[in-house]
Amino acid sequence: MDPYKGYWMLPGSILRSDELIEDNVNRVIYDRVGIKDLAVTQHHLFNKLDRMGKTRLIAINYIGLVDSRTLVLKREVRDYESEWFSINQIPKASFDHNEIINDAIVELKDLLVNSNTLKSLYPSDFTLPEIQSIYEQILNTKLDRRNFRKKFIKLDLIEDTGYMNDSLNGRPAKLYRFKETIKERDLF
Amino acid sequence: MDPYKGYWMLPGSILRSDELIEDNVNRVIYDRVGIKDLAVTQHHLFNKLDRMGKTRLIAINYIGLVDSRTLVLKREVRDYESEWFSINQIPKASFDHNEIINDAIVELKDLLVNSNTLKSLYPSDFTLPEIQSIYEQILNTKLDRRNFRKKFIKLDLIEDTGYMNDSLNGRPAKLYRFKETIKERDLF
DNA sequence: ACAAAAGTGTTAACTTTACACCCATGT
DNA sequence: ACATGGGTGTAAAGTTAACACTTTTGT
Repeated sequence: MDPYKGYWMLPGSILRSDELIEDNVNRVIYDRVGIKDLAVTQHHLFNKLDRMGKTRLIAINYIGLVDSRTLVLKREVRDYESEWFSINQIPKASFDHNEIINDAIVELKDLLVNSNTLKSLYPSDFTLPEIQSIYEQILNTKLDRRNFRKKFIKLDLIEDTGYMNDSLNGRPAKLYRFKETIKERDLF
Repeated sequence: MDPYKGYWMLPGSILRSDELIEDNVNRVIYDRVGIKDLAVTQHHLFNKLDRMGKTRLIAINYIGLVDSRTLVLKREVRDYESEWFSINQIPKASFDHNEIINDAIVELKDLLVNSNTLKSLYPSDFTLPEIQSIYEQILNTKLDRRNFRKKFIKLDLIEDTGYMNDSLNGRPAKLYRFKETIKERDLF
């Protein structure tokens, strides 16, 4: 609608009174990328009185990870187009959605570093260079390969599978998997 | 009501459609301890369909810090009694309130260590032994005084006021205050 | 043999931990 | 002078940061 005509919006859907938020979120995800039961995490709630014009609408932010290279967006869903955007080039969005996205990016960085959220992207095997590349994209930095390996392995989230990947080019990489258990860090 | 008769409940109030959640929370706080505009932080939302019986009620957890030694609870508010409980001796509560409290305790520990949330408890001056004691109560551990000082000071949250407190007994302690600015830590 | 990408080790700086004695005040 | 609680330093262990060469594969 008017001041925001042509702007992008975050996907979302009004909650029904007999519906879990997680189910609502997964309905939206299914609409867009066709997968069911994505693991999502709850984040901040936005409740300013005028955030969506006259009608009071409270929004809550959920984050889930999907691989944009393997999942095809259904471009026309419920009369809206869909598109992937780089985390570092988010376009102007309607209502308070840029604020919500910025918050989500902060939360995503925190998830990356303080949880094993990447497990949902890699339920099976992965290589350390793959993980490092995701860290670099999300944190928007360049990391030293040797130090990244030492630090990430010491988090004790992953284990060696004993297998190697098929190198497309260059030396094949060791394959790791996420452990079941998450050891939590000391706070102070 | 019935399966929970006589159990304690968390304070809370139904949100009006023209009301900010922060205002709603502060209304409840004002009812109980008579202070206005306490800084509170938003935490998890609880949305199981049956969490309060048949009526769908979504709850959101807010945390604020007050000093139970200086604030007097209004014991009878809206027909309910109020009482302070030790963080380490929470009684049985109705509905999913124990789950909400457990979550709040985890979040509180995180706030303590990763934010300057104590600033709302100490808008003015405080001593390091006071802060250490709060850390020990909330984290439920004993900390070495020398190491605590070094570590806490290096967080760069506080500054020396140059003043001392009036020692009740023993040597007077230096007074510190929280800085305005919060420097954020590197993630990885 | 070369190109491409993965794997590895060392040193210096810094941080954390464990630990015990001295200092300032009131009585 | 003594009781009470606050302040401080040091050494060993562990962690982080900076840095370049070698290995494995495909062509």
